[in-house]
Amino acid sequence: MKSNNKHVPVYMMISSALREQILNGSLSPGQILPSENELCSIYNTSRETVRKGLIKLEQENLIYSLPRRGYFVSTPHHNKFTLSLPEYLFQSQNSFQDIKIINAEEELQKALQLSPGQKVIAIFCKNYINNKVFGAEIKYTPYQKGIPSIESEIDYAVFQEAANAKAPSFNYYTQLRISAVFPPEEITHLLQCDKKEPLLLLGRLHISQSGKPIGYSKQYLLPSYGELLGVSGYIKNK
Amino acid sequence: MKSNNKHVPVYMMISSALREQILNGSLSPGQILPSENELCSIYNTSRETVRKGLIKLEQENLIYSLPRRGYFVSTPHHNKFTLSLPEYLFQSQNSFQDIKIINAEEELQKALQLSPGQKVIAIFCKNYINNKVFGAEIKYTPYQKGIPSIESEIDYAVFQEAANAKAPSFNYYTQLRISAVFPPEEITHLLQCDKKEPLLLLGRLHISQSGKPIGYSKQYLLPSYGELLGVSGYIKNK
DNA sequence: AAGTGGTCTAGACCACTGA
DNA sequence: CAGTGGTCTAGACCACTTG
Repeated sequence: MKSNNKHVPVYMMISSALREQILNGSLSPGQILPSENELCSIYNTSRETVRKGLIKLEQENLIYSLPRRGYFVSTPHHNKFTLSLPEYLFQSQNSFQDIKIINAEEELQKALQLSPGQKVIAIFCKNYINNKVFGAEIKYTPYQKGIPSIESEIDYAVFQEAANAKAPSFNYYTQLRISAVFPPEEITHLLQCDKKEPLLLLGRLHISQSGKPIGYSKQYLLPSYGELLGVSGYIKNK
Repeated sequence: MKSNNKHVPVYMMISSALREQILNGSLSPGQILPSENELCSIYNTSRETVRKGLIKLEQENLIYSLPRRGYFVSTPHHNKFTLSLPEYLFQSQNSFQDIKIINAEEELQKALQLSPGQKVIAIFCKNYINNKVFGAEIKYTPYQKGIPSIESEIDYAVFQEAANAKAPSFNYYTQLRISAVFPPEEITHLLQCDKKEPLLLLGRLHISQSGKPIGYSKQYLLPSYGELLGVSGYIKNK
């Protein structure tokens, strides 16, 4: 079976048809799908073409295969979300406020896997968007005497977003921790906000592919901006 | 080229080799990859096998293809996270506390796309894990006289997790909103917590594949439990 | 005109599962 | 032992981009 006039590939027709049945429930989670050979007959096409359609659904997490047994409808998980941090967190201007070399508290020591007594550079920034403050951030980097210079650290911290845009990299990934907190003293100063105001705290730990922690940051978001959005489950029309 | 003795498929060897180069930076974001035919020569294999390897990397968001131009290394995004809600949010016991039929405030009206004046059923639950309270939840469902009965609504609300496990479904997806708040009066009662304690608020809107809002819930998490974890970027060894 | 990726075919062998 | 999914091949045609 060649693709039809509308230029819809056969394997797309197969995956669409099966997807429709899964979404409307005529194929239920756990249920087995027709075998590859059966689908070959149904759609009058070759096995590789059928497989392409099935692999597509596999990538969408709608089905999974058990080798030599068959393909089965997945069980949806409604506890995994894709969280997109709002753009302003990345397009923001950062104004450098302060820099300190400090002893890391325990949490930080663990996160950055510091040797005992090793100090960290703490850089304090205010986050602006459209000349309005929406949060403050403290970035921590392990301190190693001389390298790199504090000046370059400041540059990096202040212009990190720009640097990211210029030299994006697969060298590291990021772990995120979200919690609700009262701002610590140093943050209320920066933000000129109430000590007793609930802020969203984003803790980000950057880890290189080799497993080495690169840096840690704590970002406090004011309530008016502090809302994060995510989605879970299958969404049509991707 | 047949697969080698260790039963590593050829297409896996191709994707692994390219992946390694992308992760260690010898292939940079934006850079073009060797063409399919060139890879055929390099690995002495057929085009479909090469394509399988490339498609694998495409699925990992490490590369993308521009038809009739070539394959290119992706630009990593460090603002999209995969957020896994902690298991206790799903394995928890819910104790039914109260049920009311109320007029929806504006936010709720919009979210559930209510007709003017339409009421909603509000169900109040306390969330336990190991006999300890970690949060409280209010579930809202549009109220339509008689159907379904309030009793079944209660059952559904209290045993929703169990119901999910028994009858999981691709029929709907969920939008999530995360913010930091002070608990409203009705929650401080339930949780016996301080009015001035920052809580994580998870707002969840369930939407059917047809686009119709099914239900909305607000879950307040106590600080000791209220931490959400996510990751972004490419992570080796998946 | 040569090269590219996208789609498709009709075979093949393998290791394993389940009746 | 028949059927399954996993891998692989050596072709083919297409629509399009690039030099």
